[in-house]
Amino acid sequence: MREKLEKYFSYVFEKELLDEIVQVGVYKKLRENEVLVDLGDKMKGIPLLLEGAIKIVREDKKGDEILLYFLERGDTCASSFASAISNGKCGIRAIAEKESEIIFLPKEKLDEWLVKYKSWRSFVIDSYNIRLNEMMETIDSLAFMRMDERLYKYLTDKAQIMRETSLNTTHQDIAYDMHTSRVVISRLLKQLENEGKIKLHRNKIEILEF
Amino acid sequence: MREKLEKYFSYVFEKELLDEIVQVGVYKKLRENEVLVDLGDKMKGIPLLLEGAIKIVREDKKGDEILLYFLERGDTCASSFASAISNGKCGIRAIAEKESEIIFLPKEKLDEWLVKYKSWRSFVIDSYNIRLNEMMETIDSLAFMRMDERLYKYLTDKAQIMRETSLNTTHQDIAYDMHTSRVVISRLLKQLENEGKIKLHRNKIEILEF
DNA sequence: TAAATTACGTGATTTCAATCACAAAATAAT
DNA sequence: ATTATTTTGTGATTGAAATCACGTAATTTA
Repeated sequence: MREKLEKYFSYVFEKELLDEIVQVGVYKKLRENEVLVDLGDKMKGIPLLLEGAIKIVREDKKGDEILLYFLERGDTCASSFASAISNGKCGIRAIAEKESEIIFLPKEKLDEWLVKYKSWRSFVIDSYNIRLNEMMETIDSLAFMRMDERLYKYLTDKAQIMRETSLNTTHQDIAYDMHTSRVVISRLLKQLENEGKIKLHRNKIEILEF
Repeated sequence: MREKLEKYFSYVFEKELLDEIVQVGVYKKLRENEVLVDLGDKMKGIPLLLEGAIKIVREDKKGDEILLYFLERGDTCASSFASAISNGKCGIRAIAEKESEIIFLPKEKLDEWLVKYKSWRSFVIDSYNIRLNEMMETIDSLAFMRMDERLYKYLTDKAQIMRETSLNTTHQDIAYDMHTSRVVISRLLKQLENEGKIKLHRNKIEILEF
């Protein structure tokens, strides 16, 4: 745990803070598709992502869902932070897109560290900002882009997060993330293939052009 | 300034912090439609909203815009906070929807107060959370709702923020905020009027049902 | 290996919103 | 008061996406 922590956080956190994290943090391995946070959960702390990729999804009453953004190593879940500190509920669901490793930090320390460590304050503020910006990008996509553009952005973004040029996914899964129907996705994927940007296989999409 | 500050923030901030705010804060009155923050601005501090209503808008390269959310008294602009602390640019525009009063807090104090005042930490974290939740609501609207539902939500939300049951606005203005065309808005407004939810006048919309 | 399930392909139709085109009413400017 | 501008109303058309309805291919399961 210490190694991984050093690897991605030694330039982010002060030595003393790293020590504290090692002491109180709980290491956890997530298997693919494991649900880390679910709608309405009360958070007992927040996760630091050491390795892997986590999908953050919003769901409404009717069960419709839409992808908000992905987290990658070095990230934390800003929604959890608020929820943890205020004892409120979390309005999102977090699912591991692939096997991932996290350190779970207990909420009792979160406020204490804000006082003690400048690096922690920066990290928290930065995290919020990154997340606000991601949300704005999502809003941009929904408000300004056509479905084919959104789809291509989805594919390239996800490939980047997953650090792969091929995605193992079905058309239906993409449709869920983008809140549209499988038929629409299938057609647009075929169109992207005809444009030479991707190559389609069963359960797999190769991205040829970024 | 002290009075207004006490009125909305005496239960939020400690006495010592209120004193500091009075010392370093710069009071400013905004006239209707005044631009408080523009795209790409570097923030030298953050605004506390004492009175009035401020619209936060996102704009893309092509000049298309969409409303993100409204701020009301007691609120602050979370986007500015990050931008101020990190010296980064602000991706939004803030416009006074009506005459408003703010206190501008210089960025030098923001981090210092995080260490000194528990109430400041809570306020900042809460602000971020409220904003994240507002953004999620905006995403919900865009992803899950039809235009007529979005429009009705827009009208009732705005009426609430403005503390009026009538809105002084044109169909075109609404169209800009919702990133659609005037024709679409006119038709849907007429439809809402036929349903008895609103009453239309020139430059004015009465909301009959909340 | 046969049957069931899952994933993908594609035509046809419908719906919601965007766009075009124009007219009428209200208000502001000269 | 006449003209110009702004705001609103509405028919007709187009376009993107959603939905319906199948068919086929690849995999799994029995």
